[in-house]
Amino acid sequence: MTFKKTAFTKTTSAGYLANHMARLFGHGLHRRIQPLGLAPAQFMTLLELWGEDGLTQKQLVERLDVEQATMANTLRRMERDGLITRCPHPDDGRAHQTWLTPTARNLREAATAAAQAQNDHALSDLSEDERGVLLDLMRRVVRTMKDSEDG
Amino acid sequence: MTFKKTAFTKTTSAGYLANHMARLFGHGLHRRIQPLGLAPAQFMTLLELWGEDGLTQKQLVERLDVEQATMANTLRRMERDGLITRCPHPDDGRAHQTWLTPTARNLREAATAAAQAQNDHALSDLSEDERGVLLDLMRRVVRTMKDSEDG
DNA sequence: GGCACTTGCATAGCGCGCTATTCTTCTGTT
DNA sequence: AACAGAAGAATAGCGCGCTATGCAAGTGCC
Repeated sequence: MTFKKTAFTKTTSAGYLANHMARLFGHGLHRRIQPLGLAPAQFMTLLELWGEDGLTQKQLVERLDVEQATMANTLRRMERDGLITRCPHPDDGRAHQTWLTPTARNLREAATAAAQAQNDHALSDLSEDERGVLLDLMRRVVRTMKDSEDG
Repeated sequence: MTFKKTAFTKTTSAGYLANHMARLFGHGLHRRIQPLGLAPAQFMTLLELWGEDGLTQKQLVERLDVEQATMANTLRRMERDGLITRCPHPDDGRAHQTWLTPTARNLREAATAAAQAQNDHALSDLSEDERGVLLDLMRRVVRTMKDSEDG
């Protein structure tokens, strides 16, 4: 006796839902931080630099888990927009240190508040417990995929 | 007496995790379907057309919840790659119907198997119950954000 | 019938992810 | 000291999101 395979449908596909959810998150965040002159990837990068200024591109790449070329382009836009300045690394002639401008430093509160508002809104239909569960499950899914990246 | 606000950190931000998870999903899917000559957005579009052929661009836009311009570009690439053909709609001179080529029709099994494999892998650390919970929570988050889009 | 409005689609331009390539600057081995 | 390989970064080129426009074909109202 054989079983009919469940059809592959977008509403039961974790990948499809993840993509859809991330697009909606991104769109909402974009709407909220655009008035501050920020784009989503710039905000993510600032999040690291607010925590520790003067990082190299390599360090940012590792912390945000994006490709080097992606970060290079994001940093170029951020430099263009007056959010960062870059200067040669004192110990390594190949590397550059990334420093926040006063403008970028001053955006911290408003930008994190905007991001928090977006998260709160998105999760507003979930109980406190459910939010914890969702974060935990997402972290585990991320870890699973990351662990298998090149192994 | 005041409470110290919990700092905004990427590991506790649903939006950040959603973005990271979606990127990993997308990358994994891309790797698996690239040998078939497909890109992720093309696969999503095919998923609809495999279910019902001859849809208009407008219908695809509604079903996949992307902007019209995004779909227009995706369809252009799919036509270029020989996955679809388009012909004028019989009842509406503005619209076009989107028809699968035999090539695209034949890709259904292999492509859905690849997507299923990616999902299974990503969720391999989760119990059956947990997978259900994750899907349910993601659907509710999606719904919350979608409901507030222009209200 | 004619004119305003709407609607389906295409295009331009941008952000941001990716791979692949190239350049420069270390670093380690001999 | 020299040279091979590794490592940091920039660039080209593409997929795929988005907004903003523009155009042609339907629709409705007078």
